[in-house]
Amino acid sequence: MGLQQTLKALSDPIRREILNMLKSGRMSAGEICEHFPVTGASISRHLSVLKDADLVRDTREGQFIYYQINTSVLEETMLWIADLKGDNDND
Amino acid sequence: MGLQQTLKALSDPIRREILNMLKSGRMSAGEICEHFPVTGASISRHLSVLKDADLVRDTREGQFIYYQINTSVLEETMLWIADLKGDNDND
DNA sequence: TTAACATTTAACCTAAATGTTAAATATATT
DNA sequence: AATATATTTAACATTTAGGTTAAATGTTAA
Repeated sequence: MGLQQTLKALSDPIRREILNMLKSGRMSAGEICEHFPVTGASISRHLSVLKDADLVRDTREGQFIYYQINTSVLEETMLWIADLKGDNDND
Repeated sequence: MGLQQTLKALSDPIRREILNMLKSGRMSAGEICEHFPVTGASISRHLSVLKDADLVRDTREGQFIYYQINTSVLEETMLWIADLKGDNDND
């Protein structure tokens, strides 16, 4: 985990869109798939990249696996970028 | 340009380190190279990725080309991440 | 236990990213 | 003009990422 994994995970548009969708609440893998023109296997791998980066957490409930966003790791990224911008706290 | 290019550029550790170095002031391509165990050609391409993303600007001065950081494009990234985190302005 | 459904994993393919060396370009100097 | 220095670009090799299909796994329910 860490900045590298976070930024790598965020660098793909499908993964960003998944995170965006999860803002409104958790979704099952299948529901997530429906929103994209790629196979479920492909989305499943995207989800595992997000999971490895700890940007999402998953919970199995019966036959479904629900994903929810975890924003805590974004703190480190925000700090890194802020520092790059000059760390003036403002601006 | 845009979020995609910015995040892609930031997803490589060498490029992040270059940006980090440029925080303290501008450097020539050669000076930048000295800090990495890869060839100048490789660094040159990293610099062009950063330049395409508008994260750095370059100025030729005689035989040297100086690079300086440009943080303005990071604003969009910060906003995107903040929004993902819940957009509560605080926290 | 078998069938059906949800999801992941494996095997494979192609395209993109990164690194190398060698050639090209731009500037400075003699 | 010729040479030296700084940097980029081209050509190529290797690795990594992302997509596909097919097989495997986990769960539910008949």
